[in-house]
Amino acid sequence: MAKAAVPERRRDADRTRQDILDVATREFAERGFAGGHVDDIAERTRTTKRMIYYYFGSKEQLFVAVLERAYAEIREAEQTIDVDHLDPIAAIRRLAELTFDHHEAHPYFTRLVAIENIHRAEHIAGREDFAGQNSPAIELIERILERGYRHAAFRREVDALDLHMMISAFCVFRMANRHTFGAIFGRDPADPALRERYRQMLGDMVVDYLRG
Amino acid sequence: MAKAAVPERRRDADRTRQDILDVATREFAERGFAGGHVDDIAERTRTTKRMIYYYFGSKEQLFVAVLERAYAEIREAEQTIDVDHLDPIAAIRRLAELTFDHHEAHPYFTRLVAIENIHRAEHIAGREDFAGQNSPAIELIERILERGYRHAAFRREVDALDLHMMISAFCVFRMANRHTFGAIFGRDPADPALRERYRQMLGDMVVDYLRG
Amino acid sequence: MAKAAVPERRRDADRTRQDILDVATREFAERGFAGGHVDDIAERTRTTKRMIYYYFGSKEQLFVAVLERAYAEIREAEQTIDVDHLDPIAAIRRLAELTFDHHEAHPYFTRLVAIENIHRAEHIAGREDFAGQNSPAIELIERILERGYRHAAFRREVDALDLHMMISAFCVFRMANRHTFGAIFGRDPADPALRERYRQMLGDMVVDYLRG
Amino acid sequence: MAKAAVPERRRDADRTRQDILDVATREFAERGFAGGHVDDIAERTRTTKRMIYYYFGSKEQLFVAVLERAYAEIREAEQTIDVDHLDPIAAIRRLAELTFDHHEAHPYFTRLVAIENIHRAEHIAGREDFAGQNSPAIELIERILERGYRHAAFRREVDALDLHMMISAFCVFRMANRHTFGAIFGRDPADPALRERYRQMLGDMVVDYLRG
DNA sequence: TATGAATGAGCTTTCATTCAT
DNA sequence: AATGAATGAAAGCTCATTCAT
Repeated sequence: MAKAAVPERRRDADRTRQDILDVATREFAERGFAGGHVDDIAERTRTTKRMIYYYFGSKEQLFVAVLERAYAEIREAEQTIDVDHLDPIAAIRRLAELTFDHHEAHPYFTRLVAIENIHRAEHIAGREDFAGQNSPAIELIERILERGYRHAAFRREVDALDLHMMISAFCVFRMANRHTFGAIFGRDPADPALRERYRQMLGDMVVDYLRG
Repeated sequence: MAKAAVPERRRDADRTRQDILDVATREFAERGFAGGHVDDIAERTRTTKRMIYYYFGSKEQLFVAVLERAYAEIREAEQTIDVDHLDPIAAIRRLAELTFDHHEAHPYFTRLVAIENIHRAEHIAGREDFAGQNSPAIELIERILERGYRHAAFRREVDALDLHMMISAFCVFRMANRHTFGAIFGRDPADPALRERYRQMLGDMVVDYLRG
Repeated sequence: MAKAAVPERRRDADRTRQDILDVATREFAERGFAGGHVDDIAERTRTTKRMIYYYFGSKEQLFVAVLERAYAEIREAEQTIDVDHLDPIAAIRRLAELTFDHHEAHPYFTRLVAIENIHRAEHIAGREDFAGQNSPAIELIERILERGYRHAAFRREVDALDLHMMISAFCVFRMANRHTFGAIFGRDPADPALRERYRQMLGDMVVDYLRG
Repeated sequence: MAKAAVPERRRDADRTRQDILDVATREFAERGFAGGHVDDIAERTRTTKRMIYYYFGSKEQLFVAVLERAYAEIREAEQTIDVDHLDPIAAIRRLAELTFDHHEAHPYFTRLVAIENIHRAEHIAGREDFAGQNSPAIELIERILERGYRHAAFRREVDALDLHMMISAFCVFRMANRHTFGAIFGRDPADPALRERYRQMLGDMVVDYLRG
């Protein structure tokens, strides 16, 4: 029927896999690993629970697949960042803002990471597909720092990974801890109305720190 | 037999309650709310599962009690902070360091907060015993900022709660996200060997930002 | 303090007993023996659960006490019936109507009897305080029947107990089976609007039957 | 292996379902809804407790299924009644006797109805599969009454549903209240030795009433 | 006489998973 | 390659009751 190189069957299988992953991502991100139920995932899927086991083997492996895809999407996004044409100060601010924007745009990702940390990263530990020591983001920071020092724009000596951590901490906290912070202090840090304020704050914080 | 004002029984009851809370704190912090099992908690307690229900009513109420106590401990610790005798720059750095130390000293607390955020803070939302808009920490920051502006030590205008968030973000991330960060970048931010480095980094970040 | 012959204490005890019985009657009548909970009864009482055991020994003995009091009230009511001054036809109709009215006035009683029948009367079987072979009602019917035959008002020969059963069946069914009957046929036989109609129907049924 | 249109598996499933329903009918009829235990039902079944939940979802839904089947059996039996060839008096007497016989033959049904009434018919209320306003029995009575009035065999004007109630009341009471009646008056109305006497009595009661 | 604290046993239900084709 | 039916194990919770003074 179809003249596709990839057989119809296989395409259906892939679509089913993606469908399951979509639903599972949502479920795990909403309820955690233990709190998410295979039954619930199956229910919201076009297939049955049996297929989840057929495709993924176990709840745990499904969770790993969910994490894998989520991290892959991030890595892909990082690839497209280009700030090499900006001066160091503008570049680092821009990078911070992109990180900020990214966490805002992918709340499920932040939640999944929080959940995986509760599990002490047991699902991603040791897996090559998650390692990111040479990630584009880190390399980018390294290049920006290098240029910054060369041009005397930055005085503070800092490790690229540490700077990445500083930026991430701010972006992650804003999304991940919004609920308890909001409940306790009456201010939701992820409130869209405060978005610009915190985006600015992050950039200032990073630039001030680098200037030293 | 005993001439205590508080009856022996009641004292035992209190001890049992505390015992349960200790074990439950550990269990929930380790495994999350859904992942923690009442049976497991009971097993490590001197009492039985039945007693947990007798004292706390339900798994959920036990979890709330765990959160309540954890937050109460924090609040108590905050009460004792005294940095009013330091100059503004030293004071804010000291406060940041105390926050840093505190998160390091209470890893369960950070984990519980992460877990509660996965649950969108549903267990603490609306409860008076958790609200902390007028927390000592925030008031302290307000006082430090005020002095800093008066003495022209700080140029950057910032809201006390926002500054608290900035400090918390750094301290929380380091503990809460250590596992995924470590798995991906090969560096555990909570590694004791890096403690001083990050403690310093936090202080610098805050001071630089406030100087503007 | 009190100059009562019955000591204050005892009076309080009696009041507590009655209080418990009131609540238990309601609970058991509403939910059945297994469906009724000692905890629920205790909660609606001015005393505690412990007192229920103190006074009644067990849930089962409490249920027996509830039945005992309910039957005692009925027997007392029967004592006051006086239809000997009426002619046989009027007398038997009056008796039927009184039975009808009585069931209407004591819905809990009818429910408790239904519940006790589910339990095959195990709680009242063999207990003297429930036996009613020489009950006023039966003796009354016997006297009415006797007069009826003597005056040739009744032709149909019938046993007093059988007639009592016929009357009871109608009165009990109307109350006890109102819910399923209503759900299935769309007419609640205990609907107050139909009260007169069924009261009349019962009398007619009995009188017609006795006339033969 | 088998060439059956209905797969072997499915046939087994149906048998298991029926098996569970049989046992559950017995259990609930004997002990009521709250008094009946899922564990006990499972024990007397060829399957496990887990299967009960697989097939029926919950204890309550199992109870509803039990009621459903019990009522379906009754309705089926009613379909087969044919008294249109008898003269009105004989017909109504025959119908009363069939109702009488039916209650005698299905003691569990009567008990289940009593139990459902304790629960205020909450399990059947509003469910279409239980509604019987146009039941064969009622229509049959309507036809008999019509013929009776036409042939001047009946003088008493009566609604078909009311007459059905009168008949049911007698038949139901005899079975449902046999235990308390027996315990109190020393005569079990469902004693087989009294069967003919009460069967006759019912017919007489109905006929006399209709004659007026 | 009176009672607050405690509890063993068992309840209904749910979970991830595998069987059998 | 794909799947409907089945399930063991354990989960959270509740019950009537007794302990200990």
